[in-house]
Amino acid sequence: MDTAAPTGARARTRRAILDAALSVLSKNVGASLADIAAEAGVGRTTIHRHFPERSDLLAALGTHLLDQIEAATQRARLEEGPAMEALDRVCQEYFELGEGLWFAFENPQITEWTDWESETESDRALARVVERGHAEGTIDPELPAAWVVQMLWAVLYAAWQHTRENSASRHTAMTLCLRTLRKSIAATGA
Amino acid sequence: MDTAAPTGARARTRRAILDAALSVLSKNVGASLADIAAEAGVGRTTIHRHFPERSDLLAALGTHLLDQIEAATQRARLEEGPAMEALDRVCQEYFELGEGLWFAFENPQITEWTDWESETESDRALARVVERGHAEGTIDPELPAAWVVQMLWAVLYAAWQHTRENSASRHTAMTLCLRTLRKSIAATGA
DNA sequence: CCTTATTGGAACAGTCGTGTTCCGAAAAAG
DNA sequence: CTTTTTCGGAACACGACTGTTCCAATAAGG
Repeated sequence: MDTAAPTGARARTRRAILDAALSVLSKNVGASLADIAAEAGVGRTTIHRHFPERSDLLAALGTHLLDQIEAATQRARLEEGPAMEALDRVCQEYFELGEGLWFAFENPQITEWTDWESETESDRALARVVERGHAEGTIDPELPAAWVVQMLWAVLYAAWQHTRENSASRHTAMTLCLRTLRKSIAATGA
Repeated sequence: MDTAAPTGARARTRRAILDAALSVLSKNVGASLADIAAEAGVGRTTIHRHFPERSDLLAALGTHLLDQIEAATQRARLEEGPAMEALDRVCQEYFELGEGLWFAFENPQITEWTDWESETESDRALARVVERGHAEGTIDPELPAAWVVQMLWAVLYAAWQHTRENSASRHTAMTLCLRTLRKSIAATGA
């Protein structure tokens, strides 16, 4: 029983393997199972015990990450308050996800590993907020919702890179991120 | 003689291999040489004749792409005219590079394949333009040059993705890209 | 404390990609 | 047209990774 009886021990090593997989695959998508096992401090055999095939591990990792993204989206309570503030909140929640978010971002193929649809519920929720912003008159009406969502991801990515390449603090990067996103999508003061 | 006597034929297949490598590796970084050979309409043996080892092919591809980026940067004549317009020009030049640009963008390891420094001449030229914009008072002084450069890449990336996922025309995407970049980095009308 | 679940390691077969060699065919160059 | 260059395909050895099996050691749980 894999999911039926998650005894403490079993669940713990499962997490250790998933964490190690994320860490190792982030640096090198083609890394071997032996690498992941080493990082997890676990025998290679144990990995196969939890995930019969490599693809099973990838699928589990994908589902894990996408679940985290969905959870972060929910925490942002997108349907509450002004659209602009909702986008601020979701940016911060996403940013807190850290490494996992960028692994998902840089490997869109992840949706092929899992049984997820290519357009997630999060995507739709974001689009709805932007449309609310259009209705409020706070978001530039000349920018399509899909484009604004794309920008949100792009700016978040820039912020993440900024922390890595310019050793900027998370807080500094987030401040720049929010300031820039706001300016770029705000309705022109007409 | 590899580079000494580039007879027409040899140079042509070399290009075909590099083009195929870009196309195939863009979809799957771990693709095999056989895949690349097939895409190029060439025998696998021929690839090894031009590039003894896989790493040689990657290095050649990396150099090829980075050369194209440098050339595009020069065409933009960054040192001429107002900073904002210079950034507009460079955005358009980069965007025209298409697939190759994103391969380089998504595989920063590319600099490890080649003998390039991690910070290219293009990077420095872009930073100088931004600082000129700061001096002119046209670029938001609260945004560090490194951040503005990061934004430029991020917005370009968003535009590229926009054409692929939302089947937007290159022109539409470019318009959104330039409009958004301008707004995001412009000095606040103080 | 005793039973059961979980693990680590060794060993093995099978697959896939790489790099090399060799030879005949085809294309280019003169 | 003849010579030289370039190419394609087959065959091979080699190494790396995968997935499996088996057994002994260890940790967890009752």
